[in-house]
Amino acid sequence: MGVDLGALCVKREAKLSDFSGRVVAIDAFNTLYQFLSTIRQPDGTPLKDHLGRITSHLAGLLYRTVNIIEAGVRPVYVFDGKPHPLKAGTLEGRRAAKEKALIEWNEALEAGDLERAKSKAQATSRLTGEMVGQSKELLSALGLPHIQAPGEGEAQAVHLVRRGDACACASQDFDAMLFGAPLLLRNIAIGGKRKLPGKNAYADVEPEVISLEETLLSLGITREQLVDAAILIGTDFNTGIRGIGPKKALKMIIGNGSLESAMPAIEGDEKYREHLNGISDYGEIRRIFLNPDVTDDYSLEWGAVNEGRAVDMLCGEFHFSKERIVKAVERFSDLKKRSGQKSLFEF
DNA sequence: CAGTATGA
DNA sequence: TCATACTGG
Repeated sequence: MGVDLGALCVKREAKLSDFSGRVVAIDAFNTLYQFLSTIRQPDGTPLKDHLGRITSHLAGLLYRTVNIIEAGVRPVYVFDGKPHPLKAGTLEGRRAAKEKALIEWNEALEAGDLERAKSKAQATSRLTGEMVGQSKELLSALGLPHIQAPGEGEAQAVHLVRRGDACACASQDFDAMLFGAPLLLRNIAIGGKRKLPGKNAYADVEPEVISLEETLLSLGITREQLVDAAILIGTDFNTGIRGIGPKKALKMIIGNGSLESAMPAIEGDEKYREHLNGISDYGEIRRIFLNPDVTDDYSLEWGAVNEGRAVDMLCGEFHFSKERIVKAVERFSDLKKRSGQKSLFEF
């Protein structure tokens, strides 16, 4: 998902509790996809209820959110709206990749290769409208706000930060930086360990904060130039130019000042000339990132936890273990008692 | 992913 | 007590 700007960013290790008392705008789709991808059995099967409905997203959302709350952070989940027409190619590409992964998942299962099966299964993850609705319902039961973005969720999350309603965005995608997020939180999981794509090796993955200002300063460019570089590399809205990665893109933008000034050099290069259609819409893509479709029509209200509603939904409707869910939901209530407040989130 | 059981 | 393995739905 998104552009990989990892190599260009100034990162700093962080703890979730560094953001204690602050509002963090979380990219809901990105988070839910993460859960759908990782919360699976060794053979790749996701968690399902008695009716065969996938529940991985709900399990992940509940436990992740409890941990965020326990760190004193006030989460607001921001959901994607309508995708921009230029994203159609990316979405079609993902759909095709999922179809292929589904076949390969079954092949791996037949071959008895569990590791490959799980990895292929993860690539089949689909977030449905029903799952989105269920996730919103769970958040409401937990007394947490969620916001519906008109377009890209990340753009709306950044908008919250720019209006002073949140202090940072949380997402695994780097797109938030292109939208202008001053601070981007990545890896806000509790575990800190993640399986490496290689094999049985585990690497520590600590939460990290990326500062847009420090990144731009270290690169010696403006955000507009970062967006231009991203367009060359390729974004969700364009394929970019084959053969140009972060390093060459940056060099071209720094050397020429802007994408249009770099065009003669690109058009004059045989290698790149045939891929010009990959950046043909660059004016519109700039607009998507620099002047995104966002709304001020939202409210951020943290209410009390409705234990009964959360338990009814997860245990009654989806057959989660009552013991586990009650314990998790009570962690919200315990926090309230300790802080002596009616609601943890009252100002 | 996160909780829980296990066992050194 | 802590790292590792397994389970959850």
